[in-house]
Amino acid sequence: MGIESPTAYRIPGTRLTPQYVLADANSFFASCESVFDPSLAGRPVVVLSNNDGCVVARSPAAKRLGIVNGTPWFKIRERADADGVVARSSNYELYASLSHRMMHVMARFLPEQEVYSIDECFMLSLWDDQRTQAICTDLRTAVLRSVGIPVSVGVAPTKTLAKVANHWAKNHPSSDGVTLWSRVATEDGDRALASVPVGEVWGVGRRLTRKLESMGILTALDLRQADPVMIRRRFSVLLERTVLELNGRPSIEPEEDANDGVRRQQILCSRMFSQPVTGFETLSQALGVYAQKACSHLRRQGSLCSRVRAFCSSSPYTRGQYSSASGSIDLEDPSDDPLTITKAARKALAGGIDPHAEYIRAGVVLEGLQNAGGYQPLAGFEAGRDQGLGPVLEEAARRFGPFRVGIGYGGVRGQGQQDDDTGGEWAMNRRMLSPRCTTRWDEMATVHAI
DNA sequence: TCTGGGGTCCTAGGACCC
DNA sequence: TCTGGGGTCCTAGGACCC
Repeated sequence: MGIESPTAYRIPGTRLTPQYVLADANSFFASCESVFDPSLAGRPVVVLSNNDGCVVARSPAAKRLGIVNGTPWFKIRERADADGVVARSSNYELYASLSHRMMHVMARFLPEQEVYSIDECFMLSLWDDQRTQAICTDLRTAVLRSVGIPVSVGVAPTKTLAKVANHWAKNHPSSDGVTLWSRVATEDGDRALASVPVGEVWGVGRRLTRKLESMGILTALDLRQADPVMIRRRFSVLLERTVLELNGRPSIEPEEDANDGVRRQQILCSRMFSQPVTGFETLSQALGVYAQKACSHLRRQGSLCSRVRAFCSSSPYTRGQYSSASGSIDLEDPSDDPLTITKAARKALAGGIDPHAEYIRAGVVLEGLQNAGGYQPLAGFEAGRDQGLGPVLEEAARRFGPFRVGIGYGGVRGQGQQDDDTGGEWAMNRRMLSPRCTTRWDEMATVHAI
């Protein structure tokens, strides 16, 4: 491949404090769509949320057309069609698979990889700027060649500044996709931070932006110069840490066990319905499906849960009464049994809903998670854990595919392409789904040699 | 007709106890 | 019945992230 082996870099440099390296894919979902469909290269592509609701990712050409993330698809569809925009339903199975490959490649170049989200990871560089720059450039090339995804890299003494540097790399083509904050800061002094609106700083959302702006804090530079004690008092320790980070003092700990994303504190499965649902009967069908999805996550990470929460709500967008309900059930014994959890999810909402409300979304949350291996039931109380059903359902899913066997609607398979199309009238729409080239034999890409 | 899904952490406030 | 301070624990809600 012509790429220098990462091990060749393993020479200690002179830098004493390691720098954070943030590698982040450019327009990740849209880039994934083009990997197996070269005809999309250079074209405006948007990826839509579930139910083909709103835009969640845009290719560079789509951004140039002025399409904004979060825009409801139905509002811009006509215009987008006229502009030649290609729309795709989100294909999480494909994205997760490509993410995994991308992370694997990057981990060969730098140590201490912390996978922060599906499309970005932090790593550490222990070397001087020149060598760091070389490694990051090679990492970029390697990911592009072997996975087909373009990434941008930002390097800085703290995670928050690495985020800023990463933005810089994306917005300044002259950086060739890699920005070392030390170099930007040396050349432009405070000008670089002054050019970043405060709302673009990692950890500053819409609400905080408004409040900060009303205090005259408009840019990342203003925030860096703010008094951390005052910030803590008026806001929170989180924002205080952001101020310290902007000053080059690392204050954000790595997320525990972020590497595999295994030890979660809660597991949530929720969906919008394709059409409003009224009455507990139908709601309960959906809750059963979500409970089983959540349960299989739970089992995959080897945990038990001790509380099951269920919720539902009507649309906040339609006129009339907004209605929501939620309830939880404490399990007598921590469990990973799909039947127990499904029953609990239904019971949690039974009697708590408005029988006339038109619900548009529902979900199930598993809480109070603990390690299944470490759990010892009291002698004589083991009966609460039925070890029978969980493994059987898992084996059936492995052999025959998901959603062939399950409890209630969890075992019904509709006509749609996706596995979780249960055939319920509330099941979500994904009409523009691309093939899952890397995870399904029957959807593999076909290449024609001429 | 049509507005995502899955997480984390912090804080305020209430219940309860001494 | 009212009066107090100090502590812990829990939950709901709000804010943020991608």
